[in-house]
Parts: sequence; structure tokens; C-alpha cells
Amino acid sequence: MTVRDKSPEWPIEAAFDCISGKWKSLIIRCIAYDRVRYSDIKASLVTISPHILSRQLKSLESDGLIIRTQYEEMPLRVEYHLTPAGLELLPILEYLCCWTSLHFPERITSPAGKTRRRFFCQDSSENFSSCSPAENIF
Amino acid sequence: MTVRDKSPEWPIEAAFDCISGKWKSLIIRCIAYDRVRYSDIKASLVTISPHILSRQLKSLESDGLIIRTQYEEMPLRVEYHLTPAGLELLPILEYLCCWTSLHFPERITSPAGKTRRRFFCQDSSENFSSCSPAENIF
DNA sequence: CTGTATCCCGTCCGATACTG
DNA sequence: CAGTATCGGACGGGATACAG
Repeated sequence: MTVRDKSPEWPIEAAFDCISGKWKSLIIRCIAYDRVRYSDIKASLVTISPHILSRQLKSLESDGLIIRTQYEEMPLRVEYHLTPAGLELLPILEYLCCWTSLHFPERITSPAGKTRRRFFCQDSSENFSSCSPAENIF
Repeated sequence: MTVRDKSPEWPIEAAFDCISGKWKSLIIRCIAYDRVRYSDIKASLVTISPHILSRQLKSLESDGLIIRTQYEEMPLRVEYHLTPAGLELLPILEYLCCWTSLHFPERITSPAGKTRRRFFCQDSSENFSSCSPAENIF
């Protein structure tokens, strides 16, 4: 729970508690289909500071959306991947993309300059074939 | 736009900009299936202050999710209802309810004491029959 | 490579009182 | 009835520097 309010009032609140935040959905997208290293996420989300990334990853982990795996190598290697709950968030995020594209396409700004196009799975559009507007996002 | 960040980076951000906020999803639920008056929303969301409710309603209106209709009567009457975009948010909210119920049911707290059960449409469960856990919420 | 420690700042939420 | 004015407090995001 990373919420400002300790007692969410209905299921929506609990869900928002997990995924709200400026970077969280982008992080989830980054690690959606792979095990991804800290430095790779950092490189993908160009302008995020290490402090913020660290905090968001901890929050996502404690909320049960991602799993952190540390390998005792030198140099240190840490990989992140989604839990089943995190994976089941993807179609919802996809749906939200569609909703925005359908009703408010003018509000969409390009991630260029702030994020880099990496770690995306082109095949995912098969799962949401009815949702074409956002199919190039996941 | 009621956002903290002026330039959302992808469609998800634009969507979150509209629906994030402590009360917004509850307000959307309140006026989901009717034209509802300010005082009724206020009465339904027991603990919300008039200031906050007013601000959230303005935000939802300027984001194109709800429509405000003012009748020049005495006493003044104002009604709110959802736009098509707002209506299409309902299945997504429903999905989020299901997601929470499925993966983190223990995080759901009762709205008792903070909200009252009014303005709900029991029939709506028909539209999401595959989603039983939250069917009594909308 | 993978983070943590500090400090600052804007935004959101809220209580209280007041108004057309 | 349907809001607005004013003032705080708390929290999330961010810049910068440092550490295991």
C-alpha cells in the first residue's frame, strides 16, 4: 500500500493503490514479457531518477505485482518480472489505452524522449484483437 | 486535465489523469445509471466535504466524463450524468473490481460508514456475467 | 550494477466558515 | 440547494549526492 488513505473504500481503491503513480504502469509495461534488469528499466524510462525507480519497484513488489530476483554475482544482477496478478493487469491497461484512443486521442502524447521502445511484445495484440487502437503499445 | 504532470507519456496516463483521485471512481459509480443531484451525491458519499465534491465534479466535467445540467428553478436544481466516455469506463472499473476480488480480496474494505448504498443498478451484472465477484458493487 | 540518504516542492485532500 | 473562500497538512515526485 502506497496510498495516501489507509482505508480504501471499495475494490477500485485497492486496485488504484497498486497501479497509480506516475511511473508504475510504464514499469509494468517494461517488464511485461521478460525478466528485466534494474538498469534496463532505468535505461528504458530515460528521465526517471534511481531514487524514484527504486521506490516504485519496492512498492510494486510489496503490493504483489512484481517479483525481484537477486543473483549473487559480481557485478550484482537483479531481475524483475510480473506476478500472475501483475500479468492480469495487462489486459486492463490495454483496455484503458483503447478507451483513451477512442474518446480522447488528442490527449495522447508520444513517449519519445522520455521512454525508449524496448521490451514490447508485438504478439500481445492477438489477445486483444478487438482493441486495435493500442495494439502497437504493448 | 487535473494532473500533476502536464505531459502524459502514453494513453494510460491520460486515462489515469481522468479517473485517479480519492473520490472520482465513487462519484462515477454514484451517477452511473441516473441523473443525480449534487446533494444526492453528497449524501451518498457521507464523509466528503462540499469543497472536495465540487472540485472533483468540475474536474470530471472538464475531462469530459460527466455533464452538468442546471435548471433555473427555486430552489436551484443541478443534475449530473455520465457522458458516453464516462459510461464506457464502467466495464473497466468493473474489471478492476474483479481483479482485486480475485487476487487481493483481503484488501477490500467495506464502504459502510463512508458511503451509502444508493443509485446502484442491480441489472448491470448482466453485462458482466463473467465477472461474478464484484457483481453486487455496480 | 543496484541502489540509498537528504532535502525541496507542488499537488491533493480536508476542515471550517461563508454565499447566491 | 449548490456550491465558494481560505488555510493547513500529508504525500508523491524529483534533484543531487553518496554507498554496498
